[in-house]
Amino acid sequence: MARTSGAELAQLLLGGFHAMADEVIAELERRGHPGVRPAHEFALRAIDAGADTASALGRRLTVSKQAAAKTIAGLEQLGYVGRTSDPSDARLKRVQVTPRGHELMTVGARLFDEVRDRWAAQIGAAQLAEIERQLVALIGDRREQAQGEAPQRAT
Amino acid sequence: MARTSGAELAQLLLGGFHAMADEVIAELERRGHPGVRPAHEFALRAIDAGADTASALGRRLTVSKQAAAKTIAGLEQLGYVGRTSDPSDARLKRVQVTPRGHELMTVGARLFDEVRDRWAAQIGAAQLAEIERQLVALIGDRREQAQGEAPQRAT
DNA sequence: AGAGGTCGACAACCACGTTGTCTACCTCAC
DNA sequence: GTGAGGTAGACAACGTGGTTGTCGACCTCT
Repeated sequence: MARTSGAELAQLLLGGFHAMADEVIAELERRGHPGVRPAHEFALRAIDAGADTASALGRRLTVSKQAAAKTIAGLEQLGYVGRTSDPSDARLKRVQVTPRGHELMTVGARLFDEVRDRWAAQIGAAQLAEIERQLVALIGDRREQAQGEAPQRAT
Repeated sequence: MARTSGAELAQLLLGGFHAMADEVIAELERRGHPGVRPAHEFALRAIDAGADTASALGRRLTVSKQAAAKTIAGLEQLGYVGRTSDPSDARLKRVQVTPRGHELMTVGARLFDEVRDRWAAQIGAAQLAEIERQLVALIGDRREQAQGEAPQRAT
């Protein structure tokens, strides 16, 4: 069984993501955060980490600024972020995470960590940490590499 | 460094999938298979492995039969599968992978394997195999578990 | 013969992404 | 100063991969 082909590996990675995300979203719904999507979670973290404009968020998440703007619109509608114009640069709309947004981040992080902890219990904390280390080595650079590129192909 | 939180792990898994899929799709396009999407690849494999009706494919991929039917329609339009009525059960439309479909599977598998091989070279074959083993342990059962459930919630 | 389950189709909808285009605005070189 | 070029955000149209709900046709089993 030299199985686990490349295609299977891809499916495992995607399946792993879904396994975590589906559970967290379902639990968030139960805990007073209906309508939240994985993309919201990640975007909120990126915003809080400093990507506080649509363009910056797009670069951070390696998606177009339009996609980022849509996500922000969704977050705003759910009450997780607010937007105000930047006084020193009228082009910018700065995004701030609301208290409810911070609460979502806290709960969401804990739920993700819970799944991770269960996984650690299942295969061993060292093994899981090792997987993370290798994944970072494999694709951590992908993010930084994308950082310098233009997210928008044509203009 | 309590780094790599649960949320980060989720992002790593998703990022890993994208890293593989994006590259394979781009290369497939170059090699005479434009319009192919990751979902097509995986569906084609499942069909070839025996999930030769829309409902069966839906169960296999843990999506609704409607979603599976759409994917099959896409594959048919691209010339990768054909459909014929089952003579012994008039409800069924059996799906067959065409020669071109098999060619796509071959090329696609090789491309996925190439990415996997590069990864193996980068972090070590043993490490990668270990990651796969652990991922299977973690979520391999998820697939089987879903196998018994009704894919359709209400009817 | 009928009840109930399964199959595929169709429609409407949603989330998340894409391009392309537009206007407003900043910045910098001249 | 002014004009060129880059950047920010809005809007529209579209693609993809899912979802529910509903339907008629068709087994299957009692």
